[in-house]
Amino acid sequence: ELFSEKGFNATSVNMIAEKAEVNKALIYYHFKDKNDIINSMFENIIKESDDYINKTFENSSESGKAFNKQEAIGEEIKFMLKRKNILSVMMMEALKGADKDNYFFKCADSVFKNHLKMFEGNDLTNNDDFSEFQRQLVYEFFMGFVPMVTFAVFHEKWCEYFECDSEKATEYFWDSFNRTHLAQNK
Amino acid sequence: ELFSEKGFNATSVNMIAEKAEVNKALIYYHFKDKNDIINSMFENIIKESDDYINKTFENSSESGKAFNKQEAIGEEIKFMLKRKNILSVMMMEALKGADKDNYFFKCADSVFKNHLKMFEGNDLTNNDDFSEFQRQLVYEFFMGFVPMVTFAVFHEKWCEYFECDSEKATEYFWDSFNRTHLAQNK
DNA sequence: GTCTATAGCAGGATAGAC
DNA sequence: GTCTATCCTGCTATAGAC
Repeated sequence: ELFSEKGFNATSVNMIAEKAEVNKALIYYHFKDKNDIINSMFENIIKESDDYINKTFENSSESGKAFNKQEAIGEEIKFMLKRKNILSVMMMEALKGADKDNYFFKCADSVFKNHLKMFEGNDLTNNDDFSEFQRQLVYEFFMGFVPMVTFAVFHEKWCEYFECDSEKATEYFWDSFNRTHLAQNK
Repeated sequence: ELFSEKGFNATSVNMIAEKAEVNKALIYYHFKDKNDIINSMFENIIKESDDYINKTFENSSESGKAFNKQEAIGEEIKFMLKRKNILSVMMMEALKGADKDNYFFKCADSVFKNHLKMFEGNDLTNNDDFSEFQRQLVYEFFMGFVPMVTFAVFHEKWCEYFECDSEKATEYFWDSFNRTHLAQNK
């Protein structure tokens, strides 16, 4: 919460200790340094994201029903909205130059490689045509992953600024996302 | 450069003075405080962006030729790539909770209201159907402005991480953007 | 306008008792 | 595991000479 509210560098370990109602020294007992706190959170969401995708796959192949793209997109929006805080921190850090570990890209990588499988029914990582694969990557990242994440992280602030009802905005976004993606995958 | 490299809070006035090869006190002579530095930059890009849009309009109405959407999109990508540093700072600050002035939204507001005019030939701000207007806003922001800005700010890092040629990535992005937008506006 | 010097404070991190 | 107390560095910002 604090990192997403103020940014990583503007959040002091004192603030964290205060909010967590523990002593500052205790934080240094559990974490190596301030960076270790944020990195743990990143590792955590990567794992959650992987689990989520695997679960979605299993359910879909078990049920025998045809995979419902639109429903899956709705679920994904919910998933991201629930994790908006950590996602916004992830994005802030990725925007900086020194982000060695690049969790934002790492996360995108696992998510949209699975999208290609889910939505196309084939795995483009095995595609012979390398430039066609990269074209798909660009599309999936900037037209899929990025809008999804930005919607989650800006949702609240956006509705406030543009005076839009929260539920309605989500519906409009879901609708836009479906239309552009169905158009692409025709 | 420093703000986009390290983030606003991790950049000290000392660093700025050093990089600018002036004395720190001189910075406080020209700017009220550290915040004043970044706000000046934001005001500046808003102005540049307004000027750019007005210029594009004039040229298009003077030449008499039909407005070329695809060309305009290509120009806009270039415009943003040139300003990637300040745009990334703008995005970082907008992600924080306390961004009172919301330059990111302000900038988007002027840009995509003009998009609606350029690409649709009508001004939806006068639309009677308010929910249809908001649907368009959501679309223009999350599927237009956001991908465009994120492409500009992540372009370099993205190409490095996903091992993609810089020129090719730009071409793919331009292509994706056109396809989704033409699909939407059919 | 441009500099030197410094105040004043808050931050990250650790030592060591319990 | 959890705390108190403290070190030390580096930050924002200003005073005041030139």
